[in-house]
Amino acid sequence: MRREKPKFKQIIDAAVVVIAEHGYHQAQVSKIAKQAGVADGTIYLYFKNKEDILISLFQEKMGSFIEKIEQEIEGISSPLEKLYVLVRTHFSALADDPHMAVVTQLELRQSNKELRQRINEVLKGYLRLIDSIIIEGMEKGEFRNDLDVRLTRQMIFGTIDETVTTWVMNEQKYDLAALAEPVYELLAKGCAAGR
Amino acid sequence: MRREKPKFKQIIDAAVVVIAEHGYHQAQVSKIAKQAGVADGTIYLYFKNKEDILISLFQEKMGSFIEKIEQEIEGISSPLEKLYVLVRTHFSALADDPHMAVVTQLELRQSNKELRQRINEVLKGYLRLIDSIIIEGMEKGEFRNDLDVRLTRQMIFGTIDETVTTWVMNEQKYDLAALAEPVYELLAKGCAAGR
Amino acid sequence: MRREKPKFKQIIDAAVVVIAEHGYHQAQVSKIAKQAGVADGTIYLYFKNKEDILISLFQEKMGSFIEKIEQEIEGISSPLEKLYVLVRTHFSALADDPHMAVVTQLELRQSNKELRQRINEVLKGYLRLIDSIIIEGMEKGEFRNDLDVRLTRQMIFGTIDETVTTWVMNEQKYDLAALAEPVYELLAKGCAAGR
Amino acid sequence: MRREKPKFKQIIDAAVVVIAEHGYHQAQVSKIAKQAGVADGTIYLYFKNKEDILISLFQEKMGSFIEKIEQEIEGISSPLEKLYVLVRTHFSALADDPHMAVVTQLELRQSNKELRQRINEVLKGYLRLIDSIIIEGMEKGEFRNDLDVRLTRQMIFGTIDETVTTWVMNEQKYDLAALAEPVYELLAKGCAAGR
DNA sequence: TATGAATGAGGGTTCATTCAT
DNA sequence: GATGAATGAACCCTCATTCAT
Repeated sequence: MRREKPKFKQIIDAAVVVIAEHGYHQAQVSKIAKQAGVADGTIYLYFKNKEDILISLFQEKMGSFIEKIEQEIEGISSPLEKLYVLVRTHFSALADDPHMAVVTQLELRQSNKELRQRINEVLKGYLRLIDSIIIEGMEKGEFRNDLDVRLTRQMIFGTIDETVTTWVMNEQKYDLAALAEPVYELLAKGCAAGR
Repeated sequence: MRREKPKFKQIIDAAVVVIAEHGYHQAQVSKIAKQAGVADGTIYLYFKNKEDILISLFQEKMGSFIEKIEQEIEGISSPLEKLYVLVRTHFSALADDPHMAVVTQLELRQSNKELRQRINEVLKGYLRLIDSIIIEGMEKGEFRNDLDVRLTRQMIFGTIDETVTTWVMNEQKYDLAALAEPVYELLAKGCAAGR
Repeated sequence: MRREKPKFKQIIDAAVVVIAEHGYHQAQVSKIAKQAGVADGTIYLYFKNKEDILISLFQEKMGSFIEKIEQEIEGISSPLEKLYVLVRTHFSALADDPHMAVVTQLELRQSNKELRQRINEVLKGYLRLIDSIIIEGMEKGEFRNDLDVRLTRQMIFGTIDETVTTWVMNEQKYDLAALAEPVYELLAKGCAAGR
Repeated sequence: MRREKPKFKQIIDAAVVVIAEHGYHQAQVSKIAKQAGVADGTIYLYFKNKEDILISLFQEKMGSFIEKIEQEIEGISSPLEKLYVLVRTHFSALADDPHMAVVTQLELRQSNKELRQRINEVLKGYLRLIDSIIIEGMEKGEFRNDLDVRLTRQMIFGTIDETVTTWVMNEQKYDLAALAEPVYELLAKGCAAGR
């Protein structure tokens, strides 16, 4: 399994740093190789081409991102609390990895349509996770039972994403993690069943 | 004022068509010139450089977009109704201009960080409009008075934007305008003062 | 018609010089551009890609080569004399253009199979010319009437080509034109009707 | 002597197969190694570099090719018959080894000038053999005594080579061996002393 | 001997921009 | 104002060769 090879991760981590520091369009393969401490050609022993680096980067990072959130949520029985933990974990994960935040919120969105569609495939896993919370919430009676799952998910994800993007564009000047609570409150108001 | 010259608009409209049909990275200056029916060099009599075309495009189109929404809202006294009209107008404007929808939701986001920051300058006008509705809503008691304006605006804009993007990525297969009502309901739940 | 543009010929002539002096594999586009006195990009206004330069080179040069031979032959009624003039013209044309001789006999043969097949298309015109002489020779009774046209053409072309190649590989040290007569004699013996 | 090591031949045979199937420019060292069932690095225990593989290939194969022809000719007293047997053996050897025919007639000619000059060194043995037949033919009175040895050899070799190349380029669709007789007749007409 | 992961030099092509007409 | 031919900088990827094991 190639993903266990240290160089695979080494190159991906280098790509995150280079993209965050120089921007997507200035992230030449040679720059990534240099940052990773390998020769240009070595990149191509682990990745099909440049695009493959970026797709793998997203899969790898987003994969562990989703895993982390799933682990945090696991064991929680209240869907509303799950929603809160999801927002909190999402925010704190990106607050803890400023490079990655820049890459996902700004730089990777400059990629071409094809790459972004591949990225969306990965994102779907996250969106399904949100969906499952919404559905469970309605079943357990914590969420209003007339919610449109897709629209609700778009509200939740859209709000989280916009909040992070604004934070990144403001150069991460304020404490993103601290926004988890109020953002959750706002979303919960939209979802929760009236008492 | 250059913006009144017919060729200025002619080139911008050509850019929208070319970007929508060929994608951002395939929208070469020569292709835009051809579509506009002018010589390559002529572009540079009206725009400083390629980026300037795109910034102008966004300013021009976003400007009239905001104007249209302001007009629709004007005269409405209820902030909640203003919010509804804003969502409805936003959705129907993009549903009526599929080219523009593709350009703003997908293609223009591939531009580099600098261009996107310029675009955000333009967007700020829209965000201020949303802010004013929120503030007015709290003042008039229609919205909860403990709302964080920035977060609430991020929820509103994030939800709208995510909804439109999902619709565009699904190739505009369903009726976006019909989503105005349920999306408004969702947002209103998050904002509105309890009974 | 692009072939009338001076730069088209200018670039082709530059390609001949560069290939002759540096060899096929060292004939970079930038080197050809420099020799032609144009920018690298200008090449691509006149040629689709590098291969197109080489194909055009061969078409252009081989075309006028065949034309020249056809003109020399025209008006001659004796097929045997036509054969002689063909050999003589072939030899003297290459003897007069040492760069071209190197290019056609050595360098262009290093091109890939696809390019060589395109070149062969052009060569067919020449082979057809030889065929027509053979057929006319048999009809007029100057050539033996039991000749296999294809084999005879292969003998004539193979002998001429091998003679020129040997001369080029010996660095054009001796007088190629002087070989026209004896080579003709040899070929004529193989073709001519005995009496 | 390295040539007796089994891997030496193994690699050369692999090279013939790979070049014949994939073409000269697609015959990477790693592909040859794989076909030979050895590691890339192992190649360099038996050959100085890639070019050395090809030179050795030609030496090895051409060597046994010439040997075979010499054996066939040995014991024949008539130079004309020797010429016939040479043509016949040349044709049938290549007809029996289609891979080798493609490699020698098409693929190896794409190699660079230096390699081709090394190949010509090897070829000289064959050309000397032809020369010896011509000289013997003149001495014994079977050939015209005014032949220029070099030109006659160029005719013989050029005709044979052109015939084989045409056959290969026509995808070996017809029976090459059957052409030995008529090609010999044609050459003999050019060489033989009049009755 | 044998391996195969790692190396790194080298080049065809695109396209935003200029400027002589 | 308008043209469009010319410019030239910039980059991804391949593959022959090496060398630590």
